[in-house]
This record gives sequence, C-alpha cells and structure tokens, in this order.
Amino acid sequence: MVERDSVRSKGQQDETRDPRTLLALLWGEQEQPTRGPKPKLTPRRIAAAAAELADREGLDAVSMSKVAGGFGVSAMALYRYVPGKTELVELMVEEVMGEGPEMPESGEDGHWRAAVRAWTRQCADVYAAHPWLLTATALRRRVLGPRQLRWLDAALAALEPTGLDGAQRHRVFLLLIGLVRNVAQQQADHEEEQSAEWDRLAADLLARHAERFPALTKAMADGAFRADGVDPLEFGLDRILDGVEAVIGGRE
Amino acid sequence: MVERDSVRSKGQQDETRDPRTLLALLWGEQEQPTRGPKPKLTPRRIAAAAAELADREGLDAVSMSKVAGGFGVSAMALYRYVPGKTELVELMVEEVMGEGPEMPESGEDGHWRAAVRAWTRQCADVYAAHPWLLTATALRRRVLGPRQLRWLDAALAALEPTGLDGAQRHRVFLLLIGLVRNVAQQQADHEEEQSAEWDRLAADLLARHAERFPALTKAMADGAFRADGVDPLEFGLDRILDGVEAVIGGRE
DNA sequence: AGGCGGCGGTTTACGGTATATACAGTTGGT
DNA sequence: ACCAACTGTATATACCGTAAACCGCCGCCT
Repeated sequence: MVERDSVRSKGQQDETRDPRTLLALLWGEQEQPTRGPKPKLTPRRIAAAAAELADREGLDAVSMSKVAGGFGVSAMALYRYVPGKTELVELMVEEVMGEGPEMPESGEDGHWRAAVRAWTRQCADVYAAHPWLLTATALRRRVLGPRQLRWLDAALAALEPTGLDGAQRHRVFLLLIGLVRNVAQQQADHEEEQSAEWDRLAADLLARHAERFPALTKAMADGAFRADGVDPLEFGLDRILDGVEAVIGGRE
Repeated sequence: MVERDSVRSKGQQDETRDPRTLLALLWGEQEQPTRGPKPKLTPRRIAAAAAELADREGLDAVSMSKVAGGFGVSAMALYRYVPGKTELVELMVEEVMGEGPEMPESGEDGHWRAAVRAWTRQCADVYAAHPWLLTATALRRRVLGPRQLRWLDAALAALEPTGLDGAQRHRVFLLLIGLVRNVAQQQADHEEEQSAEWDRLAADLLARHAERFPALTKAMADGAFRADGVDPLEFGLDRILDGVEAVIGGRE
C-alpha cells in the first residue's frame, strides 16, 4: 500500500512528507515484509514506550535517542518503523486514546445529557492522565487515527437524540473538546510545582495594580479563584448542555 | 527589583528559573542601569520582532539566532535582555495581546450578551492573526502579564451585569477562551496547505471504514463538515450565552 | 542448494538548537 | 582619571532530528 523506504524531505523539517505513510501507520495498513530478520519492535510498541516516557518526564523529554535507549537500540533504528518524530507523536496520541469511551445504553430519548456527560468525563480523564496531549495536539491537523475517530463517532452518536442536524452536532462536539482541553490546561497549570509560589506572586502583583484591573479584583474578592468544590468541567458542561437544550426547545 | 545577571539553570531546560525575573520583565519593573554603553535593544523590541517572525514563518522558525540576526547582532546578545527562550515566548504572547479589547458602553443591564460577544470576537481575532499563540500558550502557567490580565479583567467586567458570583464569572471566562482557542485551532487546521488533499484522504478512509463509524458517516451525510455559512464561533458563543442565561433565570 | 536482494540495526556525520563561559569594548559615576 | 558596570562577541558544550553508508541476517526464487 505504501512503500516502506520513502524519503523525500530534504533534511529540514516536515516540509512535504507524504501523509499517506502516516495514515497507513495509524490504520495499520502497512504490508509487512517477508524477507529479512524479524523486527524487534513495532510502531505500536515504540509509541507506547514514548507515551510512557512523556507521562513520566513530559513531552520535551521524548527524544528519538531516549525512546530508542529504552529498547536498547540506537536512535536510528526507530526510523525503520516511523518516518520521523512528528509521526511518532501522532502515534503516541493515537496510542493513548485507548479503545474509545464506554457509553451507556442510549435507548431512550432524553438521556442524551447523560451520554454526553459520560463522553466528556472520559475524554477529560484521558487528558488528565496525559497532560502532554495538550501540546501534542496543539496545531497541526489531526483526528485521523481510528481511535480518535472512535471518540468523535461516539460523541456524534450521543448527540443524535437531540435532533440537531449533522453540522450542529459537529459544532457541539467542537464545543465539548474545547471545554475538555481548556479545563485540562487549567488543571495542568495548577498542579505544576511551585504553583503556590506563583499564586503568591500573582496575588502580590494584582494587589499592587488593583486599580488597573477593577473587575478582576472585585471578582477575586468575590471568591473567583478560591476552590469552591465546583468542578469547572461540570460547570462548563452544564452551560453547554443548557445551551443545546435552548436550541432544541426553541426550534421545535 | 530583580538582579540582572541571574543565572541558575544548569544548561538543560527551565528546571528552576526564578519566576520573579519573568514577572519583572512582563511588568516592566526592571531597574535600568546607568553606567555602561547604551543598549541597542529592549525586551519589547525583541519580543515584537520575534512575534513578527512567528507570524511570517511560524513559531518553530523563531530561534535566538534568527531573531538576533534580524537586529544584526549575535544570538548571545539577546541574553542581556531576556533570561532565555521560554521567557521570550512569554513576552511574545504579551506583546501580541495588544492593549486589550475595546468594549462597548456597558451601562444598561441586558446588554451583557453584546459585551461578551464583543470580547469573544476580538479575542478570536487575535488568535486568528497569530496562529502560533495556540502552541505558545499550550501548557505552562500563564495569564500573568498585564495585557493578558487586561483581557481577563474586561471579560469579568462584561459578565458583571449577569449577577453571577465571582467564581462563576471566572468559569464562564474559562469557557469563553476555551471556545476561542478551539475555534482558532480548527481554522488553523483548515487553512493549512494541502488541506484539500487531507480531506480527500480522510473521506476515502472513512468510506472504507464506514461501518466502524456509523454516527460519523451519518453526520457527514447530513452535512456535518460542509461549510454552511454558520460561524462555529458564533454558534458556540450562542450556546454558552444561552447556558449562562439558563443559570441566571433558574436562580432568580 | 545456493545466492541475491530486501530488510534490521549500527555508525558516522551534518546542521540545527539553547545557552554557559570568558572576553573585549564602551560608558558613566566617583 | 580610573574603576565598575554594562553591552556585545567569540567560543564551546551538549543536545537534537535525521541523512547516508554500511554490515549481517534471512526467506524467496532459481
């Protein structure tokens, strides 16, 4: 389906690497060779190891040599399985997405809120478990691997009972992952080391410039950044669901 | 306020660089020296040049030597003004955020929807003008520069007439930037080169695996990804505003 | 059975990155 | 006038991704 030794980038970045090799990789549509020594690795195993590394030490720590070192092979060995690092990251994302969300029995109408809730929570869990997903999926074209499509499919399915048309369902999906990713980012910020130090510095700074940011100081005095037990994910989700409900109600 | 020659990272990454130097930089609280030659540059000018470079060639193209080359100085010269690259990126973000949004006369209640709309649109414009903002602000703790705080302040101010408490206003703000960033990402994806090529490949792939993604195929047949003239930003914004309205209505 | 060619892994090398360190030239305060 | 502070440079280190050439293994074909 795709030739194995395809090299066409000139030595710089991506420039123009054939998307088809990446797709073949993601979908496992590689024709495996017959002759030659048995490969020690697979793209899957490499991606899994790299993802684990990223979980432990962050995405920046994922380098070809470190990943290869984990297998006891040289860095260049990986290039027999993966066209380059960008493709490896893509595989890492796909790897970490798992088998897709477990959705409740949809069946009845009116339960679409619960279904969407379940989807969103599980998606948020994935992002929480792998904070590097945020940067790995920032920019660049994605949502092409089978597992990512599975998530998309599940979300669209959960929205079918709403009666929204396809375009609207898609836009609600965008709203949902936007929420998930944003909350994940917020939490990643806060779970960082020295978070308390930063908070202290920020509070001090704000106090010194209170008059420049009246609404912010007022909101802070009103408890804006105090933890009040309300999950921002749940709050946002409720807002979105209410918004969707408003469309449905207004149209029928 | 902050000593100028502070170096404590061992040669690796960030590790532990003093946050106070960054804050002093962002807020212009550097005490400027008296003796010695007049500096040719300023952090601001460097950040502006770097941002322009990023606008033209992308964030990856921003390297110390390229930025320095634009001024005709050596790469190391920049380190007299900026502690390191991460701080430079932070400055770039701050630079690009401009003077903050121009908000309409709030005055009357009930116009908060218009105010929030104006805020969101302008924020989206910034992201659209500088796509690298997405990756530059992915992960890492932010929202500490005066300009970013200005945006936050404006959003919170716009939400004051809603009667929501501080924590809720903050959560709505999170919802809004989540929307903006997500839409920006979506648009960046689509305006990429070879976008058509990718779409073709994706459509082909989906057709071959239609049975695995029933909801997705159904949604596509229903026009999910056809451009239908509805701005996804407006759609999401309406959903969020409706959601907020539901909270207000339900509580009073 | 033999060998050839596809393939896995290594080594080497190149150009790029951030940035530590040591230095030279310039300037203002004393 | 001199010294100390400051700016910019040159040099060096340690990484990074990856191109290219190479060697040894192995299954298919003759």
